Amino acid sequence: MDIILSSIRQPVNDHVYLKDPESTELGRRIVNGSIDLIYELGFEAFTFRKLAELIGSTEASVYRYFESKHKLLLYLSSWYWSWMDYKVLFSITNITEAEDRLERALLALTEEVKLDTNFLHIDEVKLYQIVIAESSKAYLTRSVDEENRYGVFTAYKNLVARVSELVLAINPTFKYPHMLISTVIEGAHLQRFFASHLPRLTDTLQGEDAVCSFYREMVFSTIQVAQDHA
Amino acid sequence: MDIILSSIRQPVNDHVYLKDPESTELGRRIVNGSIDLIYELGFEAFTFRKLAELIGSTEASVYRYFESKHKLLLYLSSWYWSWMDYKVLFSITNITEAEDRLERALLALTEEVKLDTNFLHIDEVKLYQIVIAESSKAYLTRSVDEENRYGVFTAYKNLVARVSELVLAINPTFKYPHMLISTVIEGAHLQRFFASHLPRLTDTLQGEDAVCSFYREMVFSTIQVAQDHA
DNA sequence: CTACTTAAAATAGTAATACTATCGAAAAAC
DNA sequence: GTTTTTCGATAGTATTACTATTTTAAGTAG
Repeated sequence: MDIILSSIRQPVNDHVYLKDPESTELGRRIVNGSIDLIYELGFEAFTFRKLAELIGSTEASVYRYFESKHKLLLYLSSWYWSWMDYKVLFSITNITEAEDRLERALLALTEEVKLDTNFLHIDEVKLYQIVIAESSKAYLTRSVDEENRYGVFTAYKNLVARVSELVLAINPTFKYPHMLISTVIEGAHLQRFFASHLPRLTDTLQGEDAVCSFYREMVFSTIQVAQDHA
Repeated sequence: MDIILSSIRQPVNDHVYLKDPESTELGRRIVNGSIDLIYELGFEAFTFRKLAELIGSTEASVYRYFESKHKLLLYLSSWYWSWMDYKVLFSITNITEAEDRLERALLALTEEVKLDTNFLHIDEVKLYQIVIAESSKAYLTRSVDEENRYGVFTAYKNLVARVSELVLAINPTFKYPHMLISTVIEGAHLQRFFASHLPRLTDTLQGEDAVCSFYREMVFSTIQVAQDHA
């Protein structure tokens, strides 16, 4: 999977950085260091000064790659959505049956990221936790509209579009495919957060991953008005 | 509705304020002013200094009511969840049929707040928009666990518990009632945000409120495995 | 009417944050 | 081997999120 991912140029929209961090050693240290540090401190307490100290560089050097810590968060989110899109794509490759395709895609979307598939230079497990707790802050801002115009959220939209297509392949008359899938994606993240911090807002069950089971049941029963799904 | 709401003391957990803003004229101006200003500027650009200027007071005076702007956001969120809980309670009062009860509760949860039911001193329409764009920032922090221990999120949990009961009244064996309802609540807010700013992540339809319709269909098909719902 | 209490305005100050600007050295590219 | 790019070093600024202290005004109790 790393081979394909790295062979695709520009997984992240170039409006989010001043200089491509993948292009230099320092750039990669900035991205990796920021993942470690945001994971550790949370986005609010994370600063470029602390990051610079961690990676043995200077604040000014970090600013040469990212205009602001908000743009860095956009970068990380965007990277994550691209990665997830490939993960979904891979999970359905060579699978022909429509329901099977959707089921696999949903699993890819909702399962907990625990193992480092890390052939790449990014720690996906930490990035997953960051996305759960911080990624909504990337778009819940006054600058969404402008950033959206620059295509910053394209990766996310592509992912939603891809899985929506799988829904429509099963039920072409279903009216809310994007709503359904964005509900699943954001919901699955949120339920993980609730399970860790506000458990009364969710349900945890022994012996199964309740998040995966719930969203699978939810999607299939919602789209199949009068059909059955095993 | 105002009579009942105001007759219930402490709709908001007292850990979020230093001094109850409902107890004084200045306190009420702080709350109302903050709603106007956060609505206008967004939570990031909102400061106590600007608020003080708006309401003709001083920064130090605002700090006598709220320890931080984060606590003020917790206050506003908590107020909103209590208000929503009463809205749901009212919508199902005297309704006996289980499916009808759930349907009405879901409508209360997902419908757009457009009219000021404002007998009260709070502008619910603006508060609704604030909750959509900012309320997740109230719990997506490093201090959630501690704040949760102080009962800051009780109003939200009560709301989820109340509607979950309505789900269980229809299908007592349904395994994920809290997950379902918190998915609906957060999802409905998010879809409103997407409709305004990232429309490719949602679906809008003419002549119907797609958010309400979608979540109604979703909930009923998910909980009724082999039943029908008109 | 006065003493006491509470509330809020006025003013000042601080540490940290989120940047911006400039300059020189070293490394890389041509 | 020179030009360009890259980065480190240093310095500085406006703003933010608070804290502290003192003064003034308003209620309230006896």
